[in-house]
Amino acid sequence: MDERRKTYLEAKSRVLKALGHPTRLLIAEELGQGERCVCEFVDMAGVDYSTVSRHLNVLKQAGIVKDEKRGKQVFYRLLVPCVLSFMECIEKVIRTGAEERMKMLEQDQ
Amino acid sequence: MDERRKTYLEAKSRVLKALGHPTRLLIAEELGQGERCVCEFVDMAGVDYSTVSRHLNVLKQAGIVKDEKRGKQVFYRLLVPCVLSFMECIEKVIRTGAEERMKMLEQDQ
DNA sequence: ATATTATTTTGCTATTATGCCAAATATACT
DNA sequence: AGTATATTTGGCATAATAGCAAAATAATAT
Repeated sequence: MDERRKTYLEAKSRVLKALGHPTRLLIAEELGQGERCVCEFVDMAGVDYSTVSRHLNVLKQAGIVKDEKRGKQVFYRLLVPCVLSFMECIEKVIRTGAEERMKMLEQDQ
Repeated sequence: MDERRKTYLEAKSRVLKALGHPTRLLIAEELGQGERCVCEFVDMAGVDYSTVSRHLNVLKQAGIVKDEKRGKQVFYRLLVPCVLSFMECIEKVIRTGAEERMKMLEQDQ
């Protein structure tokens, strides 16, 4: 495998990995509705401010969100909303997986 | 946040997380071309058989791939090919991120 | 039966990720 | 200046991940 592809795979997987955490996915989904401040995620996710702040930084480093300070608060918004379009396919993965497990059970009888 | 959403976020993020590793993303992309045996990924990714096997298991547990033993070999294929459709958006994330960094540099001058 | 090939599993180690608490920072308010 | 509020950062403990090497399994070939 050439070096260029390797680098590119790393970049792409970094984006997917950033979304690969329940709290961060929740954040991304909420931002699909419009910008939010940090405190809103703290309430919603039920984790510490410090934890939310770190998750937001992961999303920011991955290039998925952007932050803007206004007054005392920091507002985040989705920089690339198309990431939410993954959900339909992911739901299919989950459904298909459930069906496969069902088939397995039937075979085992 | 209600329990149902939480469970669902966990399931969805598990799928994204499974794709969030360079080797596993490589595997998924290759499988987009058709089924492959384990040995092919070992060559391509340049990692140990045991390592590839584990990565394949992660993808399998996530419901993304399916394995089938034929003779001495095990062949894997994409169970839900739509995951490859994520790439276009991910490329946009990467491009947008690069542009943002560019803007930052210009501002700093 | 033994040997060979392909793959998975186990054991181990090093690295990374997650989450909390406490401390630091930044902004607005008095 | 001092206080209150919102957020980030540092420190630390614990858990999860990734990789290799060696052992275990499975199928085929001799």
